[in-house]
Amino acid sequence: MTDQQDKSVIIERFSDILKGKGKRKTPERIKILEKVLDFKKLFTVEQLYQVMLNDDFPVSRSTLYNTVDVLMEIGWLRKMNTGESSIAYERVEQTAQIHLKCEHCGKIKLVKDTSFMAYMNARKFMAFTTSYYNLTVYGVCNDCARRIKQLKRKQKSDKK
Amino acid sequence: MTDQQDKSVIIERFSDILKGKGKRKTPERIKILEKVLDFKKLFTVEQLYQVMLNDDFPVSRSTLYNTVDVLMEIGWLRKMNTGESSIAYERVEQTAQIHLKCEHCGKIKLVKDTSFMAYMNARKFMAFTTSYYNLTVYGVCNDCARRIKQLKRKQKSDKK
DNA sequence: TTTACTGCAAATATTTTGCAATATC
DNA sequence: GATATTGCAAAATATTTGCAGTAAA
Repeated sequence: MTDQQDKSVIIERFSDILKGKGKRKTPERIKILEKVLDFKKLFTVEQLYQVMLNDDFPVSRSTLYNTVDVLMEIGWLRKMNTGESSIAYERVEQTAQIHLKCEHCGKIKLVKDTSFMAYMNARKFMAFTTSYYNLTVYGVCNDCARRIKQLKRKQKSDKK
Repeated sequence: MTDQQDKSVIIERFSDILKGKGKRKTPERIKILEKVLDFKKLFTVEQLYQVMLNDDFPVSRSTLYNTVDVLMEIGWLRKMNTGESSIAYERVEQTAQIHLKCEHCGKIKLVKDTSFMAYMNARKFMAFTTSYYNLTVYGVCNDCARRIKQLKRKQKSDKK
């Protein structure tokens, strides 16, 4: 995913952007960014809070909300939709992917899909200028399908 | 949208389903369903609460959450994602449409799209069985685009 | 030195839960 | 009459806000 070298480049870029916006480069913001880069999928503020704790760098939730807002302002993060009661964030690079959400285990798998991207890039919508899009596909993942099948088989044999 | 005659058919069907599930047909549930049918787009429990109030049929939020759960259980509603802090629900019929969300005014417009449906119906995903999908397109609606343009023009002339 | 940022604590918003009274079946 | 449902009140969860102390520039 994002290796150490990439990270320092990204952090440098982040510092520049902060400076350009008259915002301050604080240890909290840098560390939070690093942790955000580690997430391979959607995450919530609460998850970020735990990750920071586990890395011996506790920050307040206010700071997390603040930094997440900054990252959204500069277009590095987006609010995404999960149907859960807490807001999920996602790195912009990941949003070009298709979200496969299993209705059974709730896990979301990201898949890259150039065919879909090509389809969407060619698409226009009436009276609307597209900046990006999100396709979430709901269904059942194979793991759960297998599990459900086994469960049913077991129930049958239990009846006997 | 859903006219009065359609509604009574739907309510009848709802009554049957409730009976079949050993659930009770209460005035609250029927009225809530009627209001849900009136929503042309996404709605939150809070909006539903207000609508019920305005129609002189106040119900508790508990009842709303309960009924919404029932409607989801029977597959008539789905949780949808808006990136706001409250959960939005949507009628299943509407989910086959594309959501155009304006990042400026936040309004979501639904558009029917048979070409996209055809594309998706033909699509398969590895290790995943699709049951439905949601495409949300983010961007700027023409109303806002116009407003932004005017604002910029105004700012320029103010500078002079 | 200036002032943006952090973190606390409190306010607000949203959702869930327990339970007594009630209404459906 | 049995019990599912309602609505209240309280708990749990999530997000926002105000402000004093702190630290970046």
